[in-house]
Amino acid sequence: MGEKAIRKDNLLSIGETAKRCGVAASTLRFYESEQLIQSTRGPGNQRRFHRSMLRKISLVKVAQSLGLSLKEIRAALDTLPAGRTPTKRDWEKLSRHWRDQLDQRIASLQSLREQLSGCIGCGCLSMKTCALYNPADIVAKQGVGPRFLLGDLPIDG
Amino acid sequence: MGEKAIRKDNLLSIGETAKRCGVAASTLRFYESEQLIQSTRGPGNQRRFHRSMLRKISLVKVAQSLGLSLKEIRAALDTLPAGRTPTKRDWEKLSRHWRDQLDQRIASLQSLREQLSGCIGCGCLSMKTCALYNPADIVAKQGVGPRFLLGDLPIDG
DNA sequence: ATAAAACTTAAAGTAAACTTTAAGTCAACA
DNA sequence: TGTTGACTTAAAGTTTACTTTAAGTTTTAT
Repeated sequence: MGEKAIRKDNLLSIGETAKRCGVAASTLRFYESEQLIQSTRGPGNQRRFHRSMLRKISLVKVAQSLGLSLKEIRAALDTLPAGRTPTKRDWEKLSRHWRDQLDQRIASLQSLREQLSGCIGCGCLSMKTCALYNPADIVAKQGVGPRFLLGDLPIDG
Repeated sequence: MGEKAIRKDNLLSIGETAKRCGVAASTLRFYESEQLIQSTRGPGNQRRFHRSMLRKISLVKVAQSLGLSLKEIRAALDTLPAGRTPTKRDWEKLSRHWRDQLDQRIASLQSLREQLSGCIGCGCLSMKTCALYNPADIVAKQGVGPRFLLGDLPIDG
């Protein structure tokens, strides 16, 4: 009765979808306008999201937490088949790709952590051994800044 | 001769500072307006950055790469002593704090990586075992979304 | 039948982190 | 001594990722 569940046709209203994904309805409208997700329309022109959109929305959030922009995420999602609901293999390909990016990201954060750790112990005030201090000074001759130190996360293409 | 170095008084122009730090001069002006860094003025009202600002700017970039907002970074930098150039101990305290945040961040990315890895192998299409797919569905009863899955990085206070 | 809750649209607003522009001043070098 | 490049300011513009508003329609519940 009071239970608004997925209808027999696997379609959800925008409100239900939003609740289940933990995002605002306005966010879903925005995502749709940005071509990240799709919907059909029900009676009275109301949006209906297929159950499989829940996963797509989750993946958007996952990818965002990796530091990807919506544009990049859309590009990735666009590699999914257009006509049909994505298969296991489709998702696997995406997951694997993002897992690899995640690995890179973790690695660069770990190297940053080591710099920071080293810095804590080092004779920073000597301005000779400290990795955090010196790149700017040392690398000035080559015209490269602390991006070098920060690992240059290749997020923005 | 053509060598524009740090003057005997350890002060650099905004252009030199920008070059050595790998940021735009406009960024430094912006940072100063946001109280992240400080400068004195030289002849003709031009900014002069003390050599020790190089490190502060580097740290801003480090902290940004941890996902901290400029507001949070300013709060952290504000714990540094006002009158004097920060000592080794001052920097140590900040570094240690950020290293700890970095550890948390790495840990949450690693758990995300495991979810993603698990997802690749799991019978996702069954919609019963997949961690990426299900949170939204399962947790709907409790009113919690995929934030749960994503590890809820405690970045924004 | 009616009232509340949920939905629709387009357009404007917001916040963060900068960059760009415009108009002018100053410094460094040949 | 001139002129080029580096600097100054305030204000407006940009991008991303949304949210809010306004005005109206539809669905759901009583």
